[in-house]
Amino acid sequence: MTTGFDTYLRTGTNLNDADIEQIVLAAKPLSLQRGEALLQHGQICRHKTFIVNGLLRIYGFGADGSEHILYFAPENNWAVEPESYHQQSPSQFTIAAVERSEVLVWTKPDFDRLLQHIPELTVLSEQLINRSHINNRQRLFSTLSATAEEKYEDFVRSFPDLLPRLPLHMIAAYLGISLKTLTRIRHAQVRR
Amino acid sequence: MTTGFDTYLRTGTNLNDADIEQIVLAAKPLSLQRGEALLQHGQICRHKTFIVNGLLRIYGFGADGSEHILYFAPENNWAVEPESYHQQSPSQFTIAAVERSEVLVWTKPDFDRLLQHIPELTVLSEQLINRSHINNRQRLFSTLSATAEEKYEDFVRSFPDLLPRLPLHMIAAYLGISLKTLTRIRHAQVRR
DNA sequence: ATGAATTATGGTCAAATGACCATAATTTCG
DNA sequence: CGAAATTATGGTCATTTGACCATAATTCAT
Repeated sequence: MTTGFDTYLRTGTNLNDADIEQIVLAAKPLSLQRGEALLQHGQICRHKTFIVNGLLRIYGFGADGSEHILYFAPENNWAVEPESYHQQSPSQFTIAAVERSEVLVWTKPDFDRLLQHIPELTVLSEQLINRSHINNRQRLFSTLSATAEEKYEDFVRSFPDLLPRLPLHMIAAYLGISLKTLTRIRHAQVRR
Repeated sequence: MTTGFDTYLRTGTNLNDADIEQIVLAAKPLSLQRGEALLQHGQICRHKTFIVNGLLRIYGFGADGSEHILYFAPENNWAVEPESYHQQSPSQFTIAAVERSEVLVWTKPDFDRLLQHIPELTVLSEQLINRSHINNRQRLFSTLSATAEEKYEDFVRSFPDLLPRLPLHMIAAYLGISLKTLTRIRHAQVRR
């Protein structure tokens, strides 16, 4: 059941079995239907989430109502809205399932308690935020500097596994280009 | 001399005077001419930097050689290239002075030593990375969702103090638009 | 103060992109 | 399986944006 999470912790951290058991016990498993939201924009992000299987996305709405995707979180990843979670303030972004997904959630109080009892979990948390920070910088730079075509090629290179799981309009919303442009790029590439 | 840094620490943290003295003693002051680089792209980021006064920028080069700016660091801010600093790997980005600047630098070993001795400094570091993370997400979302004009207006609203200190081509390089587009936007706004 | 460098603006044209619409293909789920 | 929804593609046209160039204004450093 939570097997994926167990092995994630066992292989990716220095947590011992007792710690892992504690962490797992504090989690609540949850199933999400395709399209179902875990966090609605405007709500407060009260949980930390681990995706056991499936695929979530974090997205927000532009001034004109259009969707723009900050992040795809597939299995064996975490999903939170950091600002909302950290400050317990209304979230600007929505977290929802792209595919039917199985996740584990911890309430913030529960997770904070775990962090106090298990120093190694703090180490993991910091690793995660560091990685996320570095990834965001890379992404920001790519968004600033690359052409639409380069962005798409980067995406394909970086997330070959996600490609067949995502509708093109979501990839476009992630890259910051229109669906039309994305279709054009793919068309041009086929002809080469 | 390092007064700006002292008051930054005293008013922004819970560090006590002894700690502050230790931190200041480990720092090396440095002057940078306009345009002078603190870290060249390709080099390893070996220092943590605090800007006492002046203004730095962190930028990288696109595939075509064009410059794109990730971040402006004015006085009372920190500047590092996180990935390069953390892993001591070659930096993709350059840190250079926009204005003549006075900075304080700590070598990584020295700063790590301070972190071990002064828990409160770790608290500060985590705050900084959290803030930076949240800012980057916001920026990314704005870059994805906003029009060129909205981006410029956001910038003006967010950094009114930086506006008169930056040449327009740098603001354009920060916003991810061409200088021409930025000029057009400003022209249109004047006429309203 | 002054010459050199940088910066800001504008014109013109081509290219890239998006909005809107229609349609076909595919997928989803009861 | 079959109907409904979603997804992918393409056409057309208007708009935005960028590249390239010239010029004026401003700022910089000695």
